[in-house]
Amino acid sequence: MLITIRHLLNKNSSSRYQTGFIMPETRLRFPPSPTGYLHIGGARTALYNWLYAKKTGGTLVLRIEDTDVDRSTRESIDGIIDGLTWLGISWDEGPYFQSEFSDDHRAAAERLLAEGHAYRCFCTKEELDNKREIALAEKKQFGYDGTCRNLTAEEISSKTAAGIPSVIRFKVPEREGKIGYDDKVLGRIESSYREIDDFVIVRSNSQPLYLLCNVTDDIRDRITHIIRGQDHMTNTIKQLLLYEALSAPVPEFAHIPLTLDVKKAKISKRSHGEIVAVQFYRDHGFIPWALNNFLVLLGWSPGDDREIFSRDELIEAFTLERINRSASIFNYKKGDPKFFTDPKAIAINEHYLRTMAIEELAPMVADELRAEALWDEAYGDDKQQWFFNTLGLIRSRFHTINDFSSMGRAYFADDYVIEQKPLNKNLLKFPELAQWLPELADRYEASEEFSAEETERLAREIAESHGLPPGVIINGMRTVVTGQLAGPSMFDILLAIGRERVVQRLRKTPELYS
RNA sequence: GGCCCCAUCGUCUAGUGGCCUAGGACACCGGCCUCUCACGCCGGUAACAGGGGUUCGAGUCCCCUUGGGGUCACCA
Repeated sequence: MLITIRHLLNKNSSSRYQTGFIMPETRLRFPPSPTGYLHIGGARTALYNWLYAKKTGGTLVLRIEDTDVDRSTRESIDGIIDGLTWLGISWDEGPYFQSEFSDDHRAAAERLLAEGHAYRCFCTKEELDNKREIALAEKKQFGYDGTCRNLTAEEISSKTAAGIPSVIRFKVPEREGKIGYDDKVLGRIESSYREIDDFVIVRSNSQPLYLLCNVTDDIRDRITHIIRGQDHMTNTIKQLLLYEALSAPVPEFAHIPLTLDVKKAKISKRSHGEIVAVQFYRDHGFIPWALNNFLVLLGWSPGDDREIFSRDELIEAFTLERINRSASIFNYKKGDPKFFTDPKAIAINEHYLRTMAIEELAPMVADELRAEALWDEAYGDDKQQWFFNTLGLIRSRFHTINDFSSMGRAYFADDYVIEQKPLNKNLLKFPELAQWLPELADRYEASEEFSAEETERLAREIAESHGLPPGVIINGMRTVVTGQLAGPSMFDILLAIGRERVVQRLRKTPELYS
């Protein structure tokens, strides 16, 4: 396939490029290591890769980098896949498991060894740790000192024969000057050859290491663009050497800024816990696309004032060149009672919650109601219109999908909680309501029609007859009927809850005074 | 510590030498609306890290300082 495309390009490349009939295929990858759940930094990296793949009509490969068997777990793999699926970040190939390609990795190592790009190193970890410590104490540079770099063939075979374990190190070319690449977001990045240590590519137990595996897999998977965090920048320089030694074409690199916490520390699962886990947002009632929309803005902007994007709009607007260079801060303050996560994330979620089509919102709310045993099959059937109307009525005050089952409980069940604050303020303060509200219930039951106009008229009438401001009746009623201090227009609520239940609830008012 | 990257309101950001009296969003504060609370609408507070250059002119280019981050594993 690749050969065919290359053949076509070579054959008639200039004219085809100019007319744009054939664009080179773009292939991207998201290669998480399954050592924990998917966190928002990883999700953002995946998002950027996905967006670029979509934008260029390319392919996104999901590759699980599980070569560190001690730390990789099945739950973690599942968690990552669930997280991506929930976010709607789809991949076109994979998941591949890096551990299944160890033959490729070993072959690459053998080749490097055979071609003189790598050598066996018999230094023990202890020796190296010591040297590093001394260098650190003397404030000198602490790279590998090249002890085994020029061992003779005899020395190597005698050490091997003696059963001394060895690792394989890459032999960084002795060259003057610099090696570098043009980063799509950072520009030209260079490093002197002499700054680069001879890094280990295969462990003494013959397990190839990340730098090699990653490059080998990217070559095999024909990856053309690598979008990853800036923490990989120094790896990139070393990997460039690997591409060269393996005589493979070097992909484009785009190093995206890291996301830091409010103290400017790199966010991590270990130090931040579940707040940085994608799972957390699912559990807290986030709309998947809203989280994507928030995440994409953490380090990228379209260049104009737009901040809310549909999937297609975002794919259209997204470019590597507009990714920021500087780290962004995930603005989460632990223990803030008002904001359980970054306020902007919540604001974007709220935006979607109240502007998206009810038909799209409804399934998410339905899932939540099912989980809380509040779902009635009729909501999807002959009560669907009622269900949609009710969501439309109550959603503007909500922050997450979960609020529909908590703050919105009174619309779907009779066992809602009467909150203390409105109870004191709107009910207990007016003992007369224990009588007037049941009285209003009688009028509602007897009235010819149960419309917003009529219920309001009757409520105002009763208030007037007892010399009360209408607000007292209305808010008392709100407390009894919904249990809450605030909500939609009271008479809309009445219609949503229905005459029968309203009457029932109002009649129980005296119980609240005990 | 070496090497590398970065630096505009509290946060996310626009800004690619004159359109900047630095714009938008979130958050915050005020107002309108109102049966409550939201939504919505209107308005407000709030930033170019510091110092040198270059230039007629610098948030924008260069240098230095400072600050922050990354990385220096037989982890990925």
